[in-house]
Amino acid sequence: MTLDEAKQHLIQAWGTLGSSWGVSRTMAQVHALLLVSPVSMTTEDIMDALQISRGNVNMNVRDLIDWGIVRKVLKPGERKEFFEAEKDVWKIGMQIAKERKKRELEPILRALEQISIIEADITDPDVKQFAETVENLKKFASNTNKTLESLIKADENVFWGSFFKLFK
Amino acid sequence: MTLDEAKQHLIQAWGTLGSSWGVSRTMAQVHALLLVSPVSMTTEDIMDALQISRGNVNMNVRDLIDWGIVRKVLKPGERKEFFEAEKDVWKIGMQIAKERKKRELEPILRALEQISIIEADITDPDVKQFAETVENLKKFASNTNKTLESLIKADENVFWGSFFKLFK
DNA sequence: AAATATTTTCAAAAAATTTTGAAAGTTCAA
DNA sequence: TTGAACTTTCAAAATTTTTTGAAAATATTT
Repeated sequence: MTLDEAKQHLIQAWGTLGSSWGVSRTMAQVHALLLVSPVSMTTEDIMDALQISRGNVNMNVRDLIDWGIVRKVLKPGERKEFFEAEKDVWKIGMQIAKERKKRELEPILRALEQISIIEADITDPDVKQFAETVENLKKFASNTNKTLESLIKADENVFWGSFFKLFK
Repeated sequence: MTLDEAKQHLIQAWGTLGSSWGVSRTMAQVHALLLVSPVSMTTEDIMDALQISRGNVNMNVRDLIDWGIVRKVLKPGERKEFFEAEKDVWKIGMQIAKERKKRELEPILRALEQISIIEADITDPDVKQFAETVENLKKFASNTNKTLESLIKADENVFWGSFFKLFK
């Protein structure tokens, strides 16, 4: 397997797997491409490498920048914009955890907070059971949220190092 | 807010949020409906409640059963099949973690294992950097996998209890 | 075995998402 | 200010995913 073949392999695999995590195939591929590229790339480089349109590259790169795992790089003397991916895998993982927390977990918490039934019905066993279910969902979401928060805040090396030691 | 309104609220919210986790809107709604139903429901009950077709209910309920968070219940004297959701939120969380590990993390590990470049090129700095990236991805995926495995295996109450105490 | 009830399948339709590419917008050097 | 280089936008097209509903399969009763 040559270097290019190996890269192609990884890009394809990332694309396929990306879709099972709620990320679009192309966005995952653009990310993988930048991740394995030793140099930063222009929009045209990405268009050529993945055979996709300019608009598509622009949109997906912007999303990746929003996720905080790709950066815009300006080279002195160059008009074009270059892009490069964060190469530290731990940082990528942290960043994704952070964004998923914000985009997925927090909306759930907000939705759960909004559900409140009038107190008068509290004797109805069905109401009681429903209230309990909502309460348990809240607790679970809130715990998960807190745990992620701690993970993100904690110093990566120290924290993850000791965290994983527990389970090896 | 009446009980039914509150339930409707939760079902809708679950559906919306479900799509941001890679779960289809309808599957999330069927799950929420069964989760807040104090009694088990038939295919027709679900069709009526969510205004969706028979085939759709059948398919989504089967998926939920595959995920291990909904059960088929047979009532003596009844020809129809009834369905009920696992009500223990912690168990649901564990089950989802287990399935996501199997469906998402393990394929990534397998894909990464398959990437291997010939040793001869090892002096090329580009090859070296690529190999390192793949290696780091492997380590990260493998650590995450091990952690989830421990979480799933560990006795829920004991483990989660002490786990979350650390971060409250 | 036939009639009836229920579940499952799956091709076609509908809906949602992604992609394209050309036009509009922006930036910057001359 | 103009024009060239480059980026962004967005309506239409392509693709993918989801849903429908009727037919086929299966199970149960008479």
